[in-house]
Amino acid sequence: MSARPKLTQKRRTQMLEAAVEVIGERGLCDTRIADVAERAGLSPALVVYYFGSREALLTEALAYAEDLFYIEAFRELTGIEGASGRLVRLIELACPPVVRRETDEYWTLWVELWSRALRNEEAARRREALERRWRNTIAEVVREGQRSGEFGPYDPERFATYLSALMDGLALQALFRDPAVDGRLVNEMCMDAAARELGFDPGAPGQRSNKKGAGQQELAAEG
Amino acid sequence: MSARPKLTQKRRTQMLEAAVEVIGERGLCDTRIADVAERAGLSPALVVYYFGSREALLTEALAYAEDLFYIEAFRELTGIEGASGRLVRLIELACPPVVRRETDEYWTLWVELWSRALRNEEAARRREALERRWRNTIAEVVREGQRSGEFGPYDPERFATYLSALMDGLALQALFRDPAVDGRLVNEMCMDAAARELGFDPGAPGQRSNKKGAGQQELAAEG
DNA sequence: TATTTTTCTAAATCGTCATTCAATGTAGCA
DNA sequence: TGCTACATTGAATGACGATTTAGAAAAATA
Repeated sequence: MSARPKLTQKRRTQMLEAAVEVIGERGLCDTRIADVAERAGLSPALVVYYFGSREALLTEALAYAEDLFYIEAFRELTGIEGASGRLVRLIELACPPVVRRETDEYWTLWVELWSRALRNEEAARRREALERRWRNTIAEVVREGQRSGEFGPYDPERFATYLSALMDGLALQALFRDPAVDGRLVNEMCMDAAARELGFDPGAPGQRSNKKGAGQQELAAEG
Repeated sequence: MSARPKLTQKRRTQMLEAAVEVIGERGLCDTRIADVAERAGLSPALVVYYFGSREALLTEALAYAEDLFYIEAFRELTGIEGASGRLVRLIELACPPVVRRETDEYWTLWVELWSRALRNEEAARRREALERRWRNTIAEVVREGQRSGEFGPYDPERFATYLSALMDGLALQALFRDPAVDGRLVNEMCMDAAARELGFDPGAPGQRSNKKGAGQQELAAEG
């Protein structure tokens, strides 16, 4: 009752990691059990032995990747002092100004999750849970910033919905390597939106606030 | 040389329409030739006869749906007088305040297109063309509104990128029937963002002149 | 060490499609 | 009317891939 659970765990992780890689490369529907097995250096039959079916494997792999991202993000954020800095970092994690392979991989998986959630009940549940968790994280940072006076008044839930959707839409464009939309622009737009709505100065992390009624100063930006 | 082309066209349209329906219901990867044939009331072999392969059929079906949406939207918009009204309508078309089956179907297809564009060169090209066309439409409305003095100064391209991404992200949430995000909220958020950035008064909905330095009056909205 | 349980795999199964084939019907036309 | 080309289909054909199966290996247990 000591070595077994560990082995089981090891195998599962091994396969889930392989699955996440393959899904990222080939997409959910073109991911075959044989691909995952090969990537993990094991036999296809063993994959079924551990996960029961292809569907279950895919579902678990998506969940695994979600947690990987969220846990890492959460850990990072709690290590940062000050709500402004935390918000800035949060935006950077989802929309980094320069291309990050890891971030692209996550976004690729979210797209797969979205398309699956349209028809798969289980995927829909997971997608919603992920979304809720993420929005809560944003809202919590906002509340904290409001308590500390860094941010102006604004409904935290509404802000979370707004920012989260904006990041989804913009990150998607960047993911496609749209010539008109690169990481820098995406990051900047998210920062601007957050700064404008919450009335804070994104400048260097930990800067002071902008309290009330910061309308739109810089209208025409970008070249 | 008169009846034949017409029949060919009729058959193709018949099949493309069937394909669009099936793709919306089952998703791209679960759409079988037999499904499309059945929906169209024809034999599977005939589908191949007209499209050559399943892949080609799916690609063309996606393109067909894109055009359907875009042409209809464009037609609608050109019939509207004034940039503000046109922009309001544009937002309504993509993010209607109440659920519209047709709109949901389009968004469902876009999600499929996104996930396909991640790996399929042809889909990637089409996705980008669609996106560019859509952003141009937005930018054009903005330019027009600026010429007429309805809108304040703001880089039209940048605004188009921003609004388009915001609509993508928000419409996606609404598509998932997220309990915290319904059509009304999505529509309102898009309108607010547009009104705020361009400094115009959307009129009909929540009367709020957002001109200059109007911070946030109604903090907690949503119901 | 012998026995039992768990892990692992190679080699069948078994279905499910896309695609192809062979044949039949049909419309335009000489 | 008979001819030709296109339209249409039912019935193969063939792959491909998820599970299953039958046992071998390895580990735990006694």
